[in-house]
Amino acid sequence: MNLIEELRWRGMLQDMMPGTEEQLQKEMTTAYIGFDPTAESLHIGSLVPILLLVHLQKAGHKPLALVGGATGMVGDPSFKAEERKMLDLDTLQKNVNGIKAQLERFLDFDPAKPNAAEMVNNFDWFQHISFLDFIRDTGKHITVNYMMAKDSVKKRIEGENGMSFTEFTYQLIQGYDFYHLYTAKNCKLQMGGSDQWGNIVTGTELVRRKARGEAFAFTCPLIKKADGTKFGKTESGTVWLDPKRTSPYAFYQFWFRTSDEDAESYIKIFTFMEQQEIEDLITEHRKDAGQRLLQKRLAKEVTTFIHGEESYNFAVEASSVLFNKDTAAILSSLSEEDLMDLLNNIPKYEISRADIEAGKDIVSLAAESGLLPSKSEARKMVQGGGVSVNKVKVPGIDMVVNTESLLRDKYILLQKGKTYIVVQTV
RNA sequence: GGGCAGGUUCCAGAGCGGCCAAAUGGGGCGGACUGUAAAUCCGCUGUCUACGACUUCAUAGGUUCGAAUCCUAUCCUGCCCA
Repeated sequence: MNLIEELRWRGMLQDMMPGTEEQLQKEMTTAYIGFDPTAESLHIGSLVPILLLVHLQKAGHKPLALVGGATGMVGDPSFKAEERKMLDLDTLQKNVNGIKAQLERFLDFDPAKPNAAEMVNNFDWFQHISFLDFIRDTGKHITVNYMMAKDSVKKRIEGENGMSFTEFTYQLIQGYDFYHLYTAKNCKLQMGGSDQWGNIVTGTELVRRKARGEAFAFTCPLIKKADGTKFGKTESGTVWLDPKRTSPYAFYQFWFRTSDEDAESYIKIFTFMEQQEIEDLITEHRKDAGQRLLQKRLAKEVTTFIHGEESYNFAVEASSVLFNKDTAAILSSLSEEDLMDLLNNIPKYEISRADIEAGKDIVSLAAESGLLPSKSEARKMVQGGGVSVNKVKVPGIDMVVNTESLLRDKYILLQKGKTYIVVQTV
């Protein structure tokens, strides 16, 4: 099975330029994907592009990961309703570095290999290009009519908020990247999410007109959930790849909670499992969906890929305790070490022991620990029966937490729905 | 620079002098049911020293017993014209 066939059955192929498959058959091809430095860490939205690069490298081709130090200064307007906030240069630089560090873990950069991955930053070539040079040498090749015809731009032009010249320029800047990589690194293929199609095509166009070369492209569909809501968000926000921002436990939980419908497509996209194995697993899962076979495996594969096996094991263990029916009993029987290990995955809040000894009302504790954003919310949530202490539902807002609630004489496990916070006395 | 439209709670979007912490929808969160799924149903969704008080409807002033609603100035946004 060649790369394109592989991606196709996995459901990772949306649009493809004619000749792309042939090009990939013909020779070792260098291909790139751009990553936006909007934050210091990548999140799971970037997972698909990363996986595309990994698949590409596995198939013997050479992946380039581009971090958009320059494009990040402009902001991609594609399908966005409003003008983007500008990042200051320091933040941008920090983000670029953070993203670089993460990407390095997923691709093989061993220079001994002919298809070693490489990292590039478009700021490196854009910083030397003057505005005049750019509009003269590059802008000449593309008409405004062409740029405006793009779906991604049309919406903004017809929309209410308009679009700045800066953002309008974006596709040309990104297009130039492709041209540059084509001439400098013989890069003939660009990949990306389907929202990037317009920008990517501008790039191939530039390669054709400016360098008289031939460039190819394909995109993968944007991941959606079956119910139409946004992929990659949880109640606590974005799911990041950085364990400091999203703990491996939370990461594992995110995948574990996938719906049956989504799990079938996700397991193809987000894991490297073989086709046969996946199909068998899906059949098996359908027989008894309550077993959550798919979700378990999906969570295992992805968590291991991103955070490693050890973190995965922790996550599983923590989950099995936290979601057990007898959690309350288990919690009080665990040794301090085991409890520590378990609680380590959960956000912590420290409080002085004296405060607990004096007795602390549940509403204040929930608010101060950050379980709920304010006392009002805490009050409402408790009244609605949404808060538990050590897995026992809080009966009312006048409940007082004191030393009797301490596990191992030291910890309290606060819970709101499926999120937990550990209160630790010091 | 000129003309027009507009800035309301996370978003969309009502309200146009008291009945407004502000309709409705979406989103979010929680509960029930289940399989830590989906669908469905229910509740919550400004803050607090909490049957009451306080701060909010771009900003600053003003009119009024009383303003998100009226007036004035300022700022911002979009559209059209130069």
